[in-house]
Amino acid sequence: MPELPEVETIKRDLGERMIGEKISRVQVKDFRAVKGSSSFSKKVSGKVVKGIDRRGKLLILELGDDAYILIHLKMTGQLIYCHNQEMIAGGHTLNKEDPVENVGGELPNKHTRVVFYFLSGDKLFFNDMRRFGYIKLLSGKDKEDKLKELGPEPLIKDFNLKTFQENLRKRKVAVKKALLDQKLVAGIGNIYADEALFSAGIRPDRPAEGLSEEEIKKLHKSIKGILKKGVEYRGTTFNNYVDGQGKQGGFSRLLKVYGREGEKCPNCKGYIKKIRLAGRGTHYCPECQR
DNA sequence: AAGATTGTTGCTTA
DNA sequence: TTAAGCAACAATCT
Repeated sequence: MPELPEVETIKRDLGERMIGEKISRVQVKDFRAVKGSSSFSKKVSGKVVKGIDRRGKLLILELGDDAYILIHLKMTGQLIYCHNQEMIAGGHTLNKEDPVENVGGELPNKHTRVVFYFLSGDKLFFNDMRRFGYIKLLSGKDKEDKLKELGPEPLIKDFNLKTFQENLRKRKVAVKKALLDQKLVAGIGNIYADEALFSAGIRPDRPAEGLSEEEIKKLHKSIKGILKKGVEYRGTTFNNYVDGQGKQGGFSRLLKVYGREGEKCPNCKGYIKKIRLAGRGTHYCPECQR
């Protein structure tokens, strides 16, 4: 599930390789993957990728002429860039047991929804098993309007402690649910929400409004720390995520609670418990999260 | 073989 | 009026 660190990793991978490339054509294999797109290929063909950006979990390709492509990977989306003569790798569903190197498979595969062809012969594959993700072409203004719906970016100054505190104070919902709300902070999903709360020592089901000033401060710091580490390790591969080269993320083995139901807590004598909260699988240690 | 998996939206309910 | 709650969506795995 691509969250901020995964999307950031993809952004960096693609940025290095794709900026300056001219799109020659786009093959839309599944029309549902491209929102409002009868003439998507026509509109973007001939344009050069001028820049690539990320906001929350959204990826933004800048094409010039006031044209921007927004990409949301949702649950199972993948973006894999292949150089002209490069061996095609990546793109299949991973098992936990798979060694990191064991990522292979031909592209396109049966989950490939869109293929961008570049003048250089390079290709960009958009794969999405569950078909939740989307690609959308927008004007600069429409793009800005869309981005305005998102809360602050947690890894830059944007993420103000005071505002964070004020927003949490206003909410009666469980703190985990608040963290998943993209208007509060952009980019946190189920995995990093659980990890940040563990790091802060706060139970996920605590009402947000009931957190002390000190706890909020700690949570604020934990969010930044966990996300930063996630980026550092190139994201978490749990099910489907792969980076821009089709490789798994390295943060998976550093997860302390997510997916570790029944295992011993890394901090204390407790055991990791799993509950259902805000409709999501939620992992925490009942001993050291209070 | 039903239930779990999750990000976001849009509808309903309070 | 605003917020909170929840179904819906999609395909695959256990």
